[in-house]
Amino acid sequence: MMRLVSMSDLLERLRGRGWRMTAQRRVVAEVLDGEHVHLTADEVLARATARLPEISRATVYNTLGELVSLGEVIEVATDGRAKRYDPNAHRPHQHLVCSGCGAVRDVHPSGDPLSDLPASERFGFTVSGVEVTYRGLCPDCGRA
Amino acid sequence: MMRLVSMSDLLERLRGRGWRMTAQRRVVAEVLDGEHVHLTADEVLARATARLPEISRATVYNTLGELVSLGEVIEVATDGRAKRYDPNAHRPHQHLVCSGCGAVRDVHPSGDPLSDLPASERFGFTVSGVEVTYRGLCPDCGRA
DNA sequence: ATCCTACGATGGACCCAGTCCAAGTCAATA
DNA sequence: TATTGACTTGGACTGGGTCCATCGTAGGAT
Repeated sequence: MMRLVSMSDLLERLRGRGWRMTAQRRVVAEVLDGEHVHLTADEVLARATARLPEISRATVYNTLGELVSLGEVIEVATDGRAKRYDPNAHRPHQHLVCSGCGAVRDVHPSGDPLSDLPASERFGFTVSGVEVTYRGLCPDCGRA
Repeated sequence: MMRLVSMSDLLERLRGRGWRMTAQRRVVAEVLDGEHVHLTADEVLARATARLPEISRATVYNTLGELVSLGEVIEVATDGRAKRYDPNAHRPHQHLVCSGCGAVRDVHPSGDPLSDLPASERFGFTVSGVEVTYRGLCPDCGRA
């Protein structure tokens, strides 16, 4: 399957937003873009270190945080475990998390949960978004 | 408003399940039942300490964990912050979390997200549940 | 009423994910 | 190519939570 949003596009967008392009940031962005799974910060660090041995943990966290707040990457909390980072931020989707090993898959449910929350159930909050997280056991963890 | 599920019911159920009833467990259960907000483990510890000064942090965590696995209390992960504990486990509901202060409200959206996930989107997982978490700013945090 | 014992409580060490900071480095402009 | 402020570094630190060896006690047995 062809990727609709390529790496070069991402770097392009970041440069356009005034990002100073450093070797570290490029490597982190490339690692995220190159993997189709949802990596933890430590896994990103490990893969980044393979390409750029002197990169630091703090920089990986900084860069991931920036990518998240720029809306280029989505943070997936997996309850007790380390957060995972999802580079597929441009197509709306939800997540299916394995309770056994923490693996994450993107899923595309029908329906719009935001419209399922009437004003009377918003209690004066300014509701800005909704996350739907399905829980279960992946095929590997399922065969106990 | 009258509580439909009272404290004595809870203690009753626990005893019925073979729980050894200790002063510590009683205090933790009472604290959860007495509050209508969603407390963190530390808040539970603080309130429990007020009634039983020598109670330990480990016991609070143990007891909360037991209540969760007995299905009497629901754990609400609030992304980076401490987990919160929701004693309202007997009526299905979802959560609205303030991105500013972490406060949690119970909400009751219409619709059933589980049925919105077709088999083709389950990837061989045994899907056991779904959480819907609305994000936004509460009235207090909203007025910047 | 008392004894027994397995289940529960204790608290302090420990762990992990993540953040902070002061000092050093370097990308992008002029 | 000189300048400078944004970026990186690594090591200390924090918060939330877990572990564990030891001590205490609820509740059945007698």
